[in-house]
Amino acid sequence: MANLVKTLVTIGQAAKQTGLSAKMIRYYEEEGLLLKANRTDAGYRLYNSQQLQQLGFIKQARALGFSIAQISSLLGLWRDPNRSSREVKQLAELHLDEIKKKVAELQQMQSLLQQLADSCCGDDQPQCAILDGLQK
Amino acid sequence: MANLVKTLVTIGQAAKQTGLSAKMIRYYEEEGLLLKANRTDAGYRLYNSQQLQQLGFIKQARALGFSIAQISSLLGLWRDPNRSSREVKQLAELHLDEIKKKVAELQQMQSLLQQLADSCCGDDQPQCAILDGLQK
DNA sequence: AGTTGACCTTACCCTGAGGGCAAGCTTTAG
DNA sequence: CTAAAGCTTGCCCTCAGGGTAAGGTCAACT
Repeated sequence: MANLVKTLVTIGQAAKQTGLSAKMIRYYEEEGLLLKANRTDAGYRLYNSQQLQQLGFIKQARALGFSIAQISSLLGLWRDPNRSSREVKQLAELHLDEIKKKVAELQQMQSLLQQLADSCCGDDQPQCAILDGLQK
Repeated sequence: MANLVKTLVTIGQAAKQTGLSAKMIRYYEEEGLLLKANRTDAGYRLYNSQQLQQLGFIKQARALGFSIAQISSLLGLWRDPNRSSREVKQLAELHLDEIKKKVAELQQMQSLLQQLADSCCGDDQPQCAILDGLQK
């Protein structure tokens, strides 16, 4: 019966341990990603190691660019023992497609802008290929 | 003295001709990119060909990802006969760096996510490499 | 002349993922 | 006992517009 006392930490500790901000953690709770945290008598939120693990999951998913809504779905699957990895992979590939699309858009911008910048001599004269290019 | 009568169009016509929305045009005016448009007695905005050209400039610049603030600077230089193309090029290259940075970030995400997706078999089983990867 | 429909006006709330700040309560350290 | 640090909620801000509402205007048709 030893070790049944779970280590509980306040939101500031949780923030430090996960690398999130306290504001983010409250936001994720408000958005329904996390169950409502338990509170002390004074109203302070308390987190156990399982909740810290979930926060870590959220952080990783955000780092991969998943939106809050997508992470909500991912967490649902994570918690569901009857999930199929097919569902998870579908979500991931949808997001992957979005990322690829954004990359393509940005690269298109980059290419056009680079062309303009390359054709601008960048000297003291007012004549400027960039402005001319934007004018067309 | 012929052809001194300028063709004036309402905001809807201006929107159609530039490919912007009326809402965008009002927003650009409000943000100070354009001088306040002249109005009819009834209060309708009127645009001449020079203003349409400026709207076209804004549209091109937005398509290259410049922010409203950056476009404000670009328009300032565009209108300034004493500008140097050096200033324009500096603005463009600052923005180009931002774009490159975003592309790099997104490609990093893409790479990591692709790895996870590739290692997930995507079948009926609950075991999922993507969820495992997010959990670490 | 009246009416209908298209067009215009301003004003307000909404987006995503939090950041920043204020006012007030609690806990901890000295 | 007191000061500092930490916690709470609540409100406003971002950026580039989109959506909608309520109301005024214009052109065409009857």
